[in-house]
Parts: sequence; C-alpha cells; structure tokens
Amino acid sequence: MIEEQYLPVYRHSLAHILAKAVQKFFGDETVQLAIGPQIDNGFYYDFGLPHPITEADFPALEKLMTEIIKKGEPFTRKEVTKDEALAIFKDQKYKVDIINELPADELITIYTTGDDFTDLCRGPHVANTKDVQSAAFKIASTSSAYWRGDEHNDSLQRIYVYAYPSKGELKEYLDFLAEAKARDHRILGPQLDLFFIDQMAPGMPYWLPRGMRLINTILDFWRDEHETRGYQEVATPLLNKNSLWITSGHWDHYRDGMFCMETEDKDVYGLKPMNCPNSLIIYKRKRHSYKEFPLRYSDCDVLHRKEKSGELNGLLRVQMFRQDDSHNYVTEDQIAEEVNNILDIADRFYGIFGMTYRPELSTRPDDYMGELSLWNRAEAELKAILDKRYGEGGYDINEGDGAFYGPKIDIIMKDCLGRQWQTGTVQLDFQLPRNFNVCYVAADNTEKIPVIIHRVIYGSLERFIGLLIEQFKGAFPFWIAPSQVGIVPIRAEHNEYAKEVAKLLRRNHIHIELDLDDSHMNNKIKNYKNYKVPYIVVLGDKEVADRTVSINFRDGGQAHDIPLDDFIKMCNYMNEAKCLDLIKSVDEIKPIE
RNA sequence: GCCCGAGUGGCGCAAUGGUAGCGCAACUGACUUGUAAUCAGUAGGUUGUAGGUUCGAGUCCUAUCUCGGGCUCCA
Repeated sequence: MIEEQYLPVYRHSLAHILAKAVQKFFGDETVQLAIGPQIDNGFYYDFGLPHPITEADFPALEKLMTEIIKKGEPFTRKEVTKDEALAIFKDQKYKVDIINELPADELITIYTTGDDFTDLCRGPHVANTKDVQSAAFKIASTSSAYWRGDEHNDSLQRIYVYAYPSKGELKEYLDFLAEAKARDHRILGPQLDLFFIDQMAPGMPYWLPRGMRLINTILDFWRDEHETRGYQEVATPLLNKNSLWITSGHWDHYRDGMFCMETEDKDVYGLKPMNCPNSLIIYKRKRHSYKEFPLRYSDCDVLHRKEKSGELNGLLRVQMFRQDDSHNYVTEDQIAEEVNNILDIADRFYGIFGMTYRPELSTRPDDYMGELSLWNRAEAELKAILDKRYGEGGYDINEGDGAFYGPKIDIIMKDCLGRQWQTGTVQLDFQLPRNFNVCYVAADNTEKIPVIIHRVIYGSLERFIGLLIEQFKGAFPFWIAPSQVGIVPIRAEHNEYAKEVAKLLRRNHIHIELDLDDSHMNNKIKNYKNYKVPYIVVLGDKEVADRTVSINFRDGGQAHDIPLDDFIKMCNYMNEAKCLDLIKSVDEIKPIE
C-alpha cells in the first residue's frame, strides 16, 4: 500500500506513465510534451497532439497505462547540463522553452521510464512503475488549454486523470462527485421552480415566483442591516451614453464587456456593467463636506456584462445580475475604520447563512495610478486589519493583483465541486474621484479628493443564491425558504379552517401555500416535500375541533396537537432569530439577542 | 474564443438509417381519504435552428445557436 505522503510522487509518476501511453497511442507521430502537474484529485498533462483525444480513446489509453505499470519499468534519473538537455529535447518545443528559461546554474534532471521514454522532470518518482500498481486511476476528461495559460500561445490538449492510492479512495471521490451533482444549483434551481435560463437570453436568469421571494427576503434583510449602518439606497439609469464611461475611463478598459446600442441619431448607449460612474454623477450633483463622510450610496440595480462564450455557468457566471453595491466616500484617514465596518457586515451576513469564506488581499500592480505613499499606507492598513481579523495565514495575498485604481480585499467561496468564486469584495479607489474631478471641503476649508470604497457583500445576488442553493441542497433555512408552510386540509370540510390558518399566518408575514384541491392528502404532502417546504401542517377533524395543527417536518418526523398560537409563535421566532435549524416545538424558543 | 461532449412533448428518459415510445407532470371523471406517488381515461412532440446525403434521417455530413466539463495549478 502506498502511503499518503507518497501521493504526489506517484501521481507525478502516473503522469509520466500517461505521457508514455499517449506517445505509444500515436505511434510514430510526434507528441509534443508540455507539462504534467498534480492537482487535488489527481493530475493532468498537456500535449501537442496530431489530433485530439476523445472520450472513446480513454479505455485504450488506460489499457496502455496499465500495461506499462504491469511491465514493471524502472524510472531512471539522470543529471544533465543545460546543453545536454537542449540536445535531448531538441524535438520537444515546449521542453526547449522550459529549459531555456531555467537559470544557467540550475541542476537539470531527466527521468526515463523503461528504456524508451524520457521526460524533463524535477522528480522525485517511484523507483519502478510497479510501485503504483495498487493505485487507482481513471481518465476523467480532456480539454484544450493554452501553453502557459496564454491565449496567444499554442492550444494544447489537456488530459485530466483522477488518481488515488487505492480503489476505495477513488470510489470515495467519485461518490463525492455524484453527491455534488445532487447539490448542483443548475439542477435544483429549475427543479424547485426558483429560476431558469432560456437560450434566447444566455446567462440572463428568469426569476420565478419562488426565486423572487428568495431574492426579496435576502434583500429585505440587506436593506435593514445597511440602513442601520448609515447606508442610503439610490437607483440610477441602467442605460447611459458612452460618454459616462469615457469620463470614468471604463470605455477604454471595459468596452468589450458591455452591451451597447446605437440610436437613430447616432448616439452610442450602453447598459451599465457597474454602478460606480453613476454613483459619481450623484456625488457631483452638489458640494460635499467632510462632515457628511463616510457618505454611503448603495444600490442594487441590474447590471449587464458580456462574457466570452464558454464562460457562462448557471447562476455563478451570468451576463445579467444584481449587485448589493455601495460606494462609500471617505477621507484618507477613514479608510481603515470603514473597511473594518464593511468586514463586520460581511461576517454578520456570512455568519447568518452558516457560510465560510476565505479573504484574499490583492496589492499594487505594476500599472498602478495615484500616489505611491497613499498606496503603501492603504496596503499596510488593509494588512493590519486582515491580520487582526483572520490571523496571519488566515488570508491569501495576491501580490500585484489589485486593480490599477487601488488595492482590494476579495471574499472567496467554493461551490459544490470545490471551484472557487468571488462573492464579496472591498476595493479602494484613488482614481475615479480624479477622473470625475470631484472633491469635498475639508475642515480647514480646502478642497480635498475623497477616496471611494467600492464594496459588495453578497457580490452578485445571482451568484450568491447559486451558492446558497448548493450550500443547503435546496432545503433553505426557514427565514429564507420561498415557501415556509404548506397547508394540507385532509378533506374538503377542513378547507374553511385551512383558510383561516392561512390567513393568520399571512398576517404574520409567513410565506404559505394552501392546497384546496380535492386530491389525496398524500399527494399534497409529496408535492410540498419536493419543494423542500420546512413545515407541512396537516389539518383534519381533530385539528379543527381543538384549533391545533399537526406538523410534518421537512427533515422527517411529526408533531401533533400543536396549538395554532404556538405554531405561529414558532414561525415568528424563526423569522426573527433567522436560525439555520428548524425548531420542532415552542419549547425551543429562546430569547433573541 | 479554444478542445471534447450533449440537445427528442413542461420535466426525466427510449428508439440496429425504416410507422417517434415510456414515466412523471397537465387535463377529465371516479374515489373523500390521517402524513412522500388511489384508479381509469384524454390530450400533448415531428427530435435546438438552417442546409445536405439517401428511396427513406432523431440516427450520417456541414454550418449555426444553446448547454456541460475544462482552459489558475508550471520541468
């Protein structure tokens, strides 16, 4: 059995075995070898191939790999000079590329598998292909990838392989993939009647009644929390003349990402891809004093961004979305405190959904604009804040990855397949106020330039809801559930009481569904269960007589003889407390902080 | 944009180049029910779109649209 610590070694060795198999597969034709690194679930290898590999070729390739392993071919390591390496790989253009970029004094090693396949490699490897015999691997997929990840370079064929120390562990991973499918928001969303996307509007979701309730609930919460914290909501034009973005500077940088149109009188209009320029127009409307700061103009307008084809992904990558946006105007001295305030909001929001995220700090790029001293000071402040909140190592730093207008902190989350997505972000902007030539009057009666903090907490509502669906597998916490209570009268004679229960719950702002159809109660229950309604209340003779409800819980089990008043108390409590778990009796109600 | 794969009634699926079927949902009727699918019947598609090959195309070819996996991981 191969020990866990050798995982990278044999994954790497398997990559060479794959490369040898691919070489054999194409026979005399030249296979150009690029790179073959390990990844979380195995490894991949990039090749320049005479023709693409398809899924139909997988079994043959796997068979070739197994043969090489069974043969027990040794991995032979050899140290060579740069010139020797260049000579050995003279027909391998990507290897030559790599060798040429190595420092002159670098120790270069090559590995030969058996006696007929040599690859440039740092190693280490197993001693013999037999050593990976107990390992389990499976060719997963292919894709095209550009050499060095740059679309101007050659397009290569990438082959992905799942690789684990044993059959059991591989099966575990495949089971995880199956489980992920059951959480996939693209399947669950339409199934739960939350949203769908039609091909007439790619990447632009239709929100159905249930999905709209979800959006409204999390936005209501957002508005309440932000109004408390001194935010003021505005709404601005979705369609603007392009001169707006010429002023902001976006026209040069972002034009390709915009949906534009020309009017009869030759004006060019565009759908706004971000809110900031419009926020500046509002700011410019009058003269501002430092006494107003931080001045926080929030808005949740719909934005449009044109994506390259092949980039869309359900709700996680769309072309039309709403941001829970705000532009906070602050003095340079207020940056640190305001960023802290914003991260407080983020913690409150992510906490309430039971979600965990990882912060990332992106620092000054080469093409930065503005004063270096301001950049340095701001970055130091952001680092201090992150150190204090998340501890050293509790966040990632992407050096040089900030926007040209300022450093930023991103909030990164993972979807059901472990793919990373940015949700929230806090971006400092030293440049936009200059482009729009805005100022504020400082205490000493001089005009100063404000700093803008662009920030979103949810990020895009669409993306956030996509992640919410996956997080909860569609079984949302009570307070955001699109349908909170499903009401099932057993026979027609219970309909009157059912209507009364419905009315009372509505009066308490509970989202209910009432099924007065004369179909079987089992059908009604099934229906609500499929929608993952948290509470299904069943009403029959007994309930009518005692003014009670019977509850069928989403996650199993029932409760009987619950006084109607108590049930309403339970619902109200969960709406207020916003708890993640369903309470099952009125006794579980605790004081709300 | 690039490579591979996929598009069949609202949804999930089937159909060796030879008459497009099934389940769920919908609709009608019967049943009047105590916690996840009562029974019977009816209707609904010409297979993403546009061409082509063929006596004949859901199936083969070309183009196009949309969707899915991937295009950050660096010998």
